Amino acid sequence: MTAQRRVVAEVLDGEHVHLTADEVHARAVAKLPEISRATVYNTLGELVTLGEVLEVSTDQRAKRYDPNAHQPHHHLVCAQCGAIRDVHPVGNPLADLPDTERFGFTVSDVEVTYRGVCPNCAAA
Amino acid sequence: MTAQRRVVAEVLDGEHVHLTADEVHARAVAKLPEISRATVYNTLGELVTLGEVLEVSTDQRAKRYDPNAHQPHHHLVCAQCGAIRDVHPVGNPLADLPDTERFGFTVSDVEVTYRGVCPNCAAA
DNA sequence: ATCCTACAATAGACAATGTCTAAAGCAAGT
DNA sequence: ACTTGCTTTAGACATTGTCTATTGTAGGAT
Repeated sequence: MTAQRRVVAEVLDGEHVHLTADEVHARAVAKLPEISRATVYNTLGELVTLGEVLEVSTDQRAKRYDPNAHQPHHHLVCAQCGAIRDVHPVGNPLADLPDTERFGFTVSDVEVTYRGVCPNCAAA
Repeated sequence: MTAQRRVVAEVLDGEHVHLTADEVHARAVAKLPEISRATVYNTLGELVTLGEVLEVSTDQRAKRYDPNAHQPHHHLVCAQCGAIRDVHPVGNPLADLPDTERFGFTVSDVEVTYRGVCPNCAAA
């Protein structure tokens, strides 16, 4: 655990939003000006491997990082502004995939992304 | 409808797999050597706007294009090799998102991505 | 038939995001 | 203090996607 990694962890833990790697870097630089981009990418990768943070890819170009890794949840994305909310649908979509639709895969995970328009964008 | 657009449409229609833009370009060049990358991107964008083709973003870097736009379906992705299969789960996940979990969004669409390991990768 | 206009295609520059490498820094053990 | 090995750094590089200026082309007007 180095100063750099602590800063990255703090950034993610501090704001429970879904930041891009670049946004994480920008906030990390504010706390530790000499931190490099490569370190932020490396640390994010390690956190993902450790299961402390989730990678979320909506259809934007950049991946986003979700610090809420310990509670299963899905995402609701605004098609216009790209805002992301965590949501908790009922039911278990894994159970909705019949064996005949698994094609021999060992299915371990499911990711559900709802798309719509957020209240802000609807008002505008 | 120009020769270039026809070629792009043929490439997508010919193989019912999920190609990246670059793969589409490579196959289009094989049929029409002077086609440019920009034209492929433009045409893919138009096809998406027209609703003839779907954009699929798994967690890879590149978006993939799915010619099977007219039958609702979801995707099963191999975490190791990135292979994608179309699947048809039972049930309607849109109905599984209670009003209290919609946060004022107008939810119009849902995308389900199952992740696992395909038989090929499991054998290796 | 020729010209004009509008749209399409092209090549290549540019931008955004992510990955890799070589060098320097730093910490722990000897 | 020296060595060893891991971490960080800066920046080059790679990939994917977008934009722009130019050229090509098709169809109607003269």
